[in-house]
Amino acid sequence: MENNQPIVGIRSTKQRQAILDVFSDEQVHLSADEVYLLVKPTQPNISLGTIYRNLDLLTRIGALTQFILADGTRKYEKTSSHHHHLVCINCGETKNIPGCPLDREIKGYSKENEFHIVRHSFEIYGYCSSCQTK
Amino acid sequence: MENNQPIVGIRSTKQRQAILDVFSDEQVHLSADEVYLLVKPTQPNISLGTIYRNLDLLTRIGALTQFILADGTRKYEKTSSHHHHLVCINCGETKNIPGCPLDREIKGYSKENEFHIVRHSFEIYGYCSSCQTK
DNA sequence: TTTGCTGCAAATCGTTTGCAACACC
DNA sequence: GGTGTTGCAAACGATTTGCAGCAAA
Repeated sequence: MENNQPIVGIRSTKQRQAILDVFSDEQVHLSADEVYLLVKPTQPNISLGTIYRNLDLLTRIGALTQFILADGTRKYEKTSSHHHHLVCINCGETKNIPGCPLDREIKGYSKENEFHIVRHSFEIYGYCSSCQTK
Repeated sequence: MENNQPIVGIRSTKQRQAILDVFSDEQVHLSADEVYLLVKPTQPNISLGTIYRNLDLLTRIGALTQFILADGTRKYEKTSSHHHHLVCINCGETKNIPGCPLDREIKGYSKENEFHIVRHSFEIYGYCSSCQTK
C-alpha cells in the first residue's frame, strides 16, 4: 500500500476488531484473502479493500507483522517475540520456530562488508509430518 | 508461470543468449524488468513476455535460480553454490553471503517437529556502506 | 460535528497466456 | 519441414486507490 501517512486517530470499528480477533493466536499465519474468508461470517458486508487497509494499518502500528514466503505469498501474523517459520510446501501449514540463525559468523561477515544489518528473513520449507505420510 | 511441461528440445536463440549473457557474473541479481532493460539495447524488439518465459525456462533447467525479497520483489541470479544474500534497503544492491545459517540447532528442532526440510531462505536487510554515509 | 472508516468499483502492477508468424535444428 | 520460440495484446491475480456515504468519538 505504501502508505507513509502519520498515524493520527485510530478508531475501533467492528470490522477492525473482527480482523484482530482472527489473529488472537500466535500460531495463526494468514494471507489477506484468508483473513477475508474468516471474517466474512461475522461481517458479511466487509470488503477486501477494508481487509487490506486494516492489515496495512495494523502492521504499521505494530500489532501485526507481515512476511513473504518463497513463492511470493504475503502473510500476516500477530506481532510477537523474534522467531522464524517452518512452512509446509504441501499444505501450507506454518509454524513458528523459536531459534534464530543470525549467528556470530554471519554478523562478522556483514561487518567486514561494512553492512549495517537492520533485519533479516529466514524460512524453512519442507513437508510437515502429516504430509509426509500421504 | 507454473509450467510443469517436460523440457524436450531447447533451442539457442539470440534473445535467450542475450538474457543468459546478462547473468554471466555471480553477483548479478535482477528482476524480470531489470533484465528487460539490460537486454533491450542489443535486442530492441524483445518483449517482456519473452523475458518472463526465458527466466522461467532457464530456472527450470537449473541455469538460473529465483528468489523473492522481503518486499515481494522477484529476482533471478545465475545458479551457483549454496549461499544467501545481503540486501541494501536503500539502493537494492544485493551481495552473496557464502555462509549458511541452517545450523545443527534448527535442524534438530525441525526433526523434533517431524518436519522434512527441503529448502530454506535467508536474507539479511540493512544499509550498504555507501548508503550509510549518505 | 468532525474526520476516520467503509463498501464499491475502477485502476494498477507484475506476471501469464493464446495466437499467428517466425527461425532454429 | 517440424516444432520450439517470439512479439503482441489480452487476461490475470493480488493489491491499491478515489469517492461518496457512514459511524465512531
